[in-house]
Amino acid sequence: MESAASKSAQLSANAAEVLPGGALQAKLELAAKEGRQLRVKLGLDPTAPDIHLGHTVVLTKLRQFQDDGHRVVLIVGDYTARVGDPSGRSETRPVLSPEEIAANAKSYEAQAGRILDQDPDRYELRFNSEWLDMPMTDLLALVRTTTVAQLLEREDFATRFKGGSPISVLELLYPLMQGYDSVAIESDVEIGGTDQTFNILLGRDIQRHYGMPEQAVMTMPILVGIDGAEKMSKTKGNEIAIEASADEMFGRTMRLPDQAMASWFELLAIAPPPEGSGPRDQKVALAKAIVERFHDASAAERAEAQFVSQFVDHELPDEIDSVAFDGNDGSVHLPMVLADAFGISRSEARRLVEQGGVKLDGNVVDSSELDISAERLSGSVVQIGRRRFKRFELNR
RNA sequence: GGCGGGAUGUCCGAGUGGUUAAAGGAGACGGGCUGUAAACCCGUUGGCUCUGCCUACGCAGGUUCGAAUCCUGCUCCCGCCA
Repeated sequence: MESAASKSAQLSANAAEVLPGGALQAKLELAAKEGRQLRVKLGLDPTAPDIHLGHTVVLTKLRQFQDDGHRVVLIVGDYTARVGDPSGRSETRPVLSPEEIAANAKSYEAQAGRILDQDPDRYELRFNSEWLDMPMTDLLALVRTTTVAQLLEREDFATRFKGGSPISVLELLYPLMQGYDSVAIESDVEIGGTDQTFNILLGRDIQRHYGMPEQAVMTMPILVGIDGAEKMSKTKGNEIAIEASADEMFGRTMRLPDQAMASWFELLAIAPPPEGSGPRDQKVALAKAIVERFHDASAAERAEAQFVSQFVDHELPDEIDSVAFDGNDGSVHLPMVLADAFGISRSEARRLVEQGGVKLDGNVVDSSELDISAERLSGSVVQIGRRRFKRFELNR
């Protein structure tokens, strides 16, 4: 059997930090000695309906622990989502309705299951409403563990406090709730993004106050979104959802700035291509590997072919959604049908035409052609910019 | 409870009675270049029945020929004092 030291090193390979130093190794040794699994915790707040590549960084790490025989405890933060994690935020989060949270929690559960080993011996799924919906007495006991000064040490709170931005007490409570999760499930190790460092460390203090051994902390670097700059998130629109189609995954990956490629290879644990290949080929390799992971190899091949045909050879995509339009008087006002079909305003549609950004069957629409005959539009493909297509069919 | 400061378009942020749909920046979008990358250049960025009209500067009223800009009340945020 491998030593705890080498296991620890392997598991820490692409992690940002393991705190305190040597804690993971100590946990592994203890588990080996006691002949038990480690309880490895990850909390996810269901604030959006889909899991994206950013989430998979930590989920993949959990999978590694499972593959070593440990038990992952995935906490769906249905209760904490009602508070909203203030980590890294410059303002208070909007609150989600219980219905949204419930729906998101359900899809998180299903999507996380695509990455984790579902063997009940290695996988435990918990909702934190189970223990966080506590009586006031218990809450007071929890709150007693932490001081305001401790909380204000956190950078985002400190910044907001100095800058005069509001910080609600609810938000101050968030790290305590997350810490209590660790108490409730008796975690040995908690994994999270580097933006979770404070919260996870506070979890140790809280565990100690409850007379429990303190968890080891492992943080993973944050995956940047396809803008190559900011943390991947749905709100910023720079995400790749794991449920996305093969073409979308491929295409969006190709838009990733070159300098972000290396971090994607590393954090997504994808073997980098051979030395000497050009940046474009590397990106293609990356895109194919991602599609392959969430679809399959043949889908990756098809996505690449589709990409080349559409963007290199400027062919129309294989599949174009059709939209019906009404043209009872024989002629249609283009901005109106474009607005309906593409979900933009008529003014915006008009501007796009004026800027030469709209093509009808491959020909740029001139701004003098705002009204065109229904017959001409019917059956035609309208393209806006480089990647928005719709086929128009006349309602008879 | 008292005193003072603040709330502007997707975001940040100018603007203190009249060419202000509102400077500037970011972001986004369209065009050029290209490897649908980055960088760079040009343009657009409230809505609409578009040489014009409507709606907009926290909310509700008021003064004025005319207000984001002045007055009153309200809501929320920040600070100091108690």
